[in-house]
Amino acid sequence: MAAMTAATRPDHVPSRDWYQRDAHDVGADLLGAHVTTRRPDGEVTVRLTEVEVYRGQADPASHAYRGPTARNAAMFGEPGRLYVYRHLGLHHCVNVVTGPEGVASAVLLRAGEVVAGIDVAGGRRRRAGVLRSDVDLARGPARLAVALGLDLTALRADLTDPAGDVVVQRHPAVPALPHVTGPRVGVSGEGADAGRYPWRLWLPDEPTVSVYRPAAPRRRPAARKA
DNA sequence: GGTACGATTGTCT
DNA sequence: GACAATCGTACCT
Repeated sequence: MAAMTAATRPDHVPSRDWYQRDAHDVGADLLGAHVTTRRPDGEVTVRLTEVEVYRGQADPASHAYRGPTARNAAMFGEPGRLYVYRHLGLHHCVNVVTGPEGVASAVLLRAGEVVAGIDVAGGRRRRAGVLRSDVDLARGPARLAVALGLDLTALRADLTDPAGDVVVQRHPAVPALPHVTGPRVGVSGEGADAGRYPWRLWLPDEPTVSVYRPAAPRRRPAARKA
């Protein structure tokens, strides 16, 4: 087992070209990879166990489906950087930008296992709410963001800089791990079609993989007074 | 200028 | 299993 202090190995940090591939390939290769964040309150490393692929303007479920906007601009930018957004005014979700610049594909980091900095991640999670167990530390995209200490300040963070605040590490010789695919979580409308968009990827038999939940039922419009 | 809604989570029943 | 929390963004008038 490596020392808990995540000493970055530059030769294990994928290059920008590595991210400039199809989002599905990058997503599959990210499973089992380590993400290390260096924040003022500490350093945390997570081993990714679950991701989702979003294909920009070709994907009805993607934020970029309707073209570039102020919010999703990072997705159209350089691959190998982070696209972070706030969801429901409550949570943050973290994506890795993939594909060539100008193509808004991305991989949503959904869940992982905290392998270093458990105390730091646990402290963040306790501050943010309830923490039931270590398995819950980074199970779910918003929880993962909290555990890693990522918010909008990490937007466009460069993952290819071994000395950066957010670094992805992956052994260059290891092929993609065996994984399972299925429908994406919480995606409604056309993009929820599991047959056409089985773009959730996870490692089998991992307790940190989030529970599948269909898209939240649409809130019934309040009855209007006649 | 107004409004509907969301790549989620935690709590309550 | 159902629902509230909570606010920025996108879309409509």
